[in-house]
Amino acid sequence: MLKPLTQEQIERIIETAIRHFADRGFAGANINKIATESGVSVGVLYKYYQDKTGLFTVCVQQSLDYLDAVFRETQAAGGTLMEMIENLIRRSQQAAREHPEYFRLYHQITVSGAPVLRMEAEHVDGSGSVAELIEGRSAGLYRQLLQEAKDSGEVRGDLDPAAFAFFFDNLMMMLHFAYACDYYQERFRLYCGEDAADEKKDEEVRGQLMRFIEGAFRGENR
Amino acid sequence: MLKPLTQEQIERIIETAIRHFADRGFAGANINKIATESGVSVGVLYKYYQDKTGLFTVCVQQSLDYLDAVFRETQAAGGTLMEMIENLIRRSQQAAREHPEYFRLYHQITVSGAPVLRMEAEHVDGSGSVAELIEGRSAGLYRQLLQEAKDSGEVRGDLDPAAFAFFFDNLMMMLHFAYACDYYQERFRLYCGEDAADEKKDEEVRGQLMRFIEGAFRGENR
Amino acid sequence: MLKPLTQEQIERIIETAIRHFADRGFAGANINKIATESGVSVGVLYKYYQDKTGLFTVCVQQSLDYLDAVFRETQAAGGTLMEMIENLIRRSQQAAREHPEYFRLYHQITVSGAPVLRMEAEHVDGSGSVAELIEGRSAGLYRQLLQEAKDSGEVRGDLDPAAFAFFFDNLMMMLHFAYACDYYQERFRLYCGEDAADEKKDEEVRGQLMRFIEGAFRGENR
Amino acid sequence: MLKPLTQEQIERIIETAIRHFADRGFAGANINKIATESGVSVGVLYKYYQDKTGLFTVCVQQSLDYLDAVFRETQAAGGTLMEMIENLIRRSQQAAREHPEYFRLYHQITVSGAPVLRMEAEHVDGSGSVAELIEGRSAGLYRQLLQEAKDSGEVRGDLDPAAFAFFFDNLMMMLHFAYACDYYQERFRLYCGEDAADEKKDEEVRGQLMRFIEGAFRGENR
DNA sequence: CATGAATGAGTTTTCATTCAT
DNA sequence: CATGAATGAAAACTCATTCAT
Repeated sequence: MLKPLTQEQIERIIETAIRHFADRGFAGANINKIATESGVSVGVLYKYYQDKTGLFTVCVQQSLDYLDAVFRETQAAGGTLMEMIENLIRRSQQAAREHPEYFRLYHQITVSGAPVLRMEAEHVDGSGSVAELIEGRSAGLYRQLLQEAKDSGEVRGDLDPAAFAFFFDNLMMMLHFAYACDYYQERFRLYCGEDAADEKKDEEVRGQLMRFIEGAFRGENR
Repeated sequence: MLKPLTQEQIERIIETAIRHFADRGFAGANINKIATESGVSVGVLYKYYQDKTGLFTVCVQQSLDYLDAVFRETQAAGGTLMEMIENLIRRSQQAAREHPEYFRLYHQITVSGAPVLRMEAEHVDGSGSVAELIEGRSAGLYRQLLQEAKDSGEVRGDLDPAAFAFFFDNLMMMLHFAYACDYYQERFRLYCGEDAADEKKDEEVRGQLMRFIEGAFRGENR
Repeated sequence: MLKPLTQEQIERIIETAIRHFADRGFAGANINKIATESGVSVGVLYKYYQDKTGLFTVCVQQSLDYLDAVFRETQAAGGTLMEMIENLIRRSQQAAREHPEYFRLYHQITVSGAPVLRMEAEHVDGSGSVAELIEGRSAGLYRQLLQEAKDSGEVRGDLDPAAFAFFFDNLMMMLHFAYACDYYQERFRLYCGEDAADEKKDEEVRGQLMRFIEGAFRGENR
Repeated sequence: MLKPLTQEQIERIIETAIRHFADRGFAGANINKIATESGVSVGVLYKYYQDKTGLFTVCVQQSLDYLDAVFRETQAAGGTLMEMIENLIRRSQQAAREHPEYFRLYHQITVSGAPVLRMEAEHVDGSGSVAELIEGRSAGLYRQLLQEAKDSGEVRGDLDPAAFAFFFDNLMMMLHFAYACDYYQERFRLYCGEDAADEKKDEEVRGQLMRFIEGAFRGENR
């Protein structure tokens, strides 16, 4: 009789693997340790995942799904551009605190030397670059929202929606890392004080970031 | 006796090592390959550098020195806050195009799993965290410049110099990566078009980023 | 799964390792050769033993266990002091001929430069020095037997049990080496003739040594 | 012009090398460190000594010369057998304390795995074994002295001069090691007390050993 | 089929010896 | 010739992957 892995076991494997990959990088992680710590044999790992890269890919996918869900929820909540942004920042702060490992793993794939991910595009509509798969949705949405806001006069008329979407996403990304990744957190504290990353300061940080973005988007000559 | 390594050879070793570490990360780089590709024996590497981490540290130091030099030159050029920023962006674009490997290596040390660097602090005046050693100077300077600009009314009165300095530096960092690191460059192109990272677009990108930052700093209610 | 190493294979590994360590010393032995000669892969050695020192320690322990067993059997056989000594000499001759590698390995640990053994003391009642772990039992016993013999008048009244126990054990140790270690055996032959170490001379050697020890213990003025 | 090594330099090399070989064994010693610590280049080491084994051989020779000198001086001092023995023990204690490295190095060559020494026999009169070269003189002398003592009735009539010479030399050897080699010294202390190897106890130890040997040699039925 | 022990290529590091200067 | 930097074979150890049970 087949005794496939239970959902729980799979979750445990992925959870463990994400932690290891996030903390040590692809090259630094150890398949055997992941198996042992997951409570399964290496054998099943190789039954379920082609190889180390395959497992890594699944981990990345799960992490990105989480990040994407946060993003979609925020998007679904709707509101004005600025409301959505504030919402996004708030959810990001929560999410990065709750599941730093997902953000750390995301950070790992931005590093040269990470294996070429074997991700299947949901919509094979582009160059197929990894970045496109991962960032495609938010890139499109941000650009669109900014275009609409520009058309409606909510934001300055001289902004380039593409560039501003990019700069905005950069700020979001760095915020994620500031809450989830060691080096960026140290840096965050260096700039903003030892307690910068503490939960009690979230609102203040959010407020400043909103002010920064709002200024950037509205400009001086609305 | 055998001729000691010429300055050129040493440079070649470091150059090769920087490239390998930048491209594959610390764990993924291979000392033997670095030696072979540098045209020296492994033994030499271990004569000149304590071990893999020692070589890595030297590479990082050289990269950071370069980044620091760019920063200092810009600082030395002086000008108003906005002039300095524009200058900084321009130099960053040039530098990242000229020596992407330095920026890539810098990116590698922000990753979990990188070895603990054996760096000597020039001014041992702080916690001694790696981030402090690397980012300390710019953090201090940005904050100070913003404070002065705030006092003189050049920027909005309701900004927190520390937070805004942090956001600003985040934008700078991401700009560096956008020009130097594969993943970030793909993402840059995704947001801003296939030719986004081309030299001929530098001015345009710089212009948009200046607009973004200027808006953020000046705000609506100067 | 693959069949774990059989008891036989493990014994073969240890046997091979003991031979290599005994013949070449710790630094001179080669883990890869031990693996090959044992008919297993290096990986196995590192699965079963932490590292080279760990394997060495196990080998030493097995050797000492054997030596200890010989000692205990003799002790268990009982008899007068002189009977026990004769017994001990006889068993030593047999044992050193049967398993010279154990005695050679014992000799290796007396050499400077041998690794610090990771031995667990059965009775952690002393300084914990390696010598104490290894020699503690016999030191105690010899001293006690001599004390009793002194009290009963079986040996001279002016002997120091501790010192005489030490001298006696020195003679035993050198006898072991004379039968097991190349250099000592050559020396033995040099002193006592080419056939000194041959089995047919065992009785004669034993007789002379008994006479030597008996004279030493009894002295002239019982 | 030739600039041969000065006598001083040679002495320094050998002294350093003896220390290294004595402490780490042949395999564990490092030629480059010996050169550096001696203040000469590796080049001259290889000019003066064929290879590592060659240097080791010279070190051994010098150590043995010292040991031999101690022995000869004692022999030259003359006296009765027992006087000579007491003298020998006393000198051994002094010598082992003054130059433990010579005794330690001597111990190293008794270990399997030491390289085959390239020693030149002064008198090529025997099998040419290393032991013979090293121990030949004392073996001969002890046997002869015992024979004479036996003939003169100074020692028991039923002793075999060869065997008794061997046992006696074993005691001497172990005494040397007890003062010079770590393991043997620990063992010495274990048997005879923490201060056993201290200078202030030398006389007492010597006394007991004399009593032991005298008893052994004289026996009960002179 | 799941297991997990074994495998062995690959990696870091050392060090005896060489040889260009 | 002396130098001592360079060499590179060799050794310890790791770990992704396989496969007998």
